Amino acid sequence: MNKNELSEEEMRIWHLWKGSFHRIFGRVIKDMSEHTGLSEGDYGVLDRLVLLGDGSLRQQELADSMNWDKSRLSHHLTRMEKRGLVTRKPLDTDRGVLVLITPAGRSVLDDARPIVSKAIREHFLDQLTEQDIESIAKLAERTRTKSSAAPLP
Amino acid sequence: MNKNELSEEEMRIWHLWKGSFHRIFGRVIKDMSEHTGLSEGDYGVLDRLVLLGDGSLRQQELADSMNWDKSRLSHHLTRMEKRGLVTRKPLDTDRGVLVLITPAGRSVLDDARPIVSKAIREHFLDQLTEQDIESIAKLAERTRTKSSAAPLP
DNA sequence: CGCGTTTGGTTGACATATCAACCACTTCGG
DNA sequence: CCGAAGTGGTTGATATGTCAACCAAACGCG
Repeated sequence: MNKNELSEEEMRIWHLWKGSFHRIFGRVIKDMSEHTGLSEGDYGVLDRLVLLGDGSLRQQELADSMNWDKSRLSHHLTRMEKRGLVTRKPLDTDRGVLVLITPAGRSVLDDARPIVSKAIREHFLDQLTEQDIESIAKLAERTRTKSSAAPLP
Repeated sequence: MNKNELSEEEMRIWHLWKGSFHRIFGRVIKDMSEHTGLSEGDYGVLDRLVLLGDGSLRQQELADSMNWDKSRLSHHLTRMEKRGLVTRKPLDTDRGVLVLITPAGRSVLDDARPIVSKAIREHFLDQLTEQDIESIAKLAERTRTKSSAAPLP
């Protein structure tokens, strides 16, 4: 018998977990995008520009804070720039680029915030027990970094 | 004060949950795709063809079982067909289409199974406590269907 | 100096996801 | 029989994600 095979019960947990995430997350994103036209990525960018940089961030910092690679962010910003949500400005101090939220971007973000909050509360937070919250926090902690306990050399 | 605004703590839980999912899920998919060249969708299709239909399923049933719309599946099958993983055959009984796994597809699936199982165990199951499992199951149950308690007419 | 490496970004190609339009055929209510 | 609505799929356009290649400036050091 293969020690790697998953039992019915193990597969069930995996699928329940995956399914719950997609359902809940999908509902939140759908509520937001239907009301504001923003995608998840759009919201993440605008939100961080304001919260982390008071309206602007250097591109690499933004990428790091989103866990996106530079290519993905570059493509995404190109699209957002085309829609007038952000602008890019080369820095003279160094060879970086500063990403700035536009007034239009700020306005859309302000519209989106309460909708996102409401959606997260409704579809996610309101469904959680105290025990769920504890589980979520601890699982996040346990999986934060690759827990590859390297054996001694 | 806006009753909808999320507290620091509430946002933290949301981000922890989202982050854990992406980390864990990403690790599983990465392990699989690096070793077998299959995407998540590819695996889902092949897996269901074998488990649910002993090698073939009608396209609509496959779509339903994956929670995909017909368009998404149609595009995906076109790509998989091009790679020789599946074939499509029109039914004569009715206007549907039968999707069949090819020998090549079956072989790739057989290679993938132990890798996927190992990855799910390592990155997910081994990180769970009994309490986590209970939480996951109950949250899935609570969010299964849109809990929109329709008022009496 | 002078060459290799790193840093910060862009670009093109291709895979995947979503949406709406289309199509052929069936079903059903007059 | 007619026409409206449904079924099972395809298609094209566009958005998003990933990967590798490229580029120019900055740095590290012999």
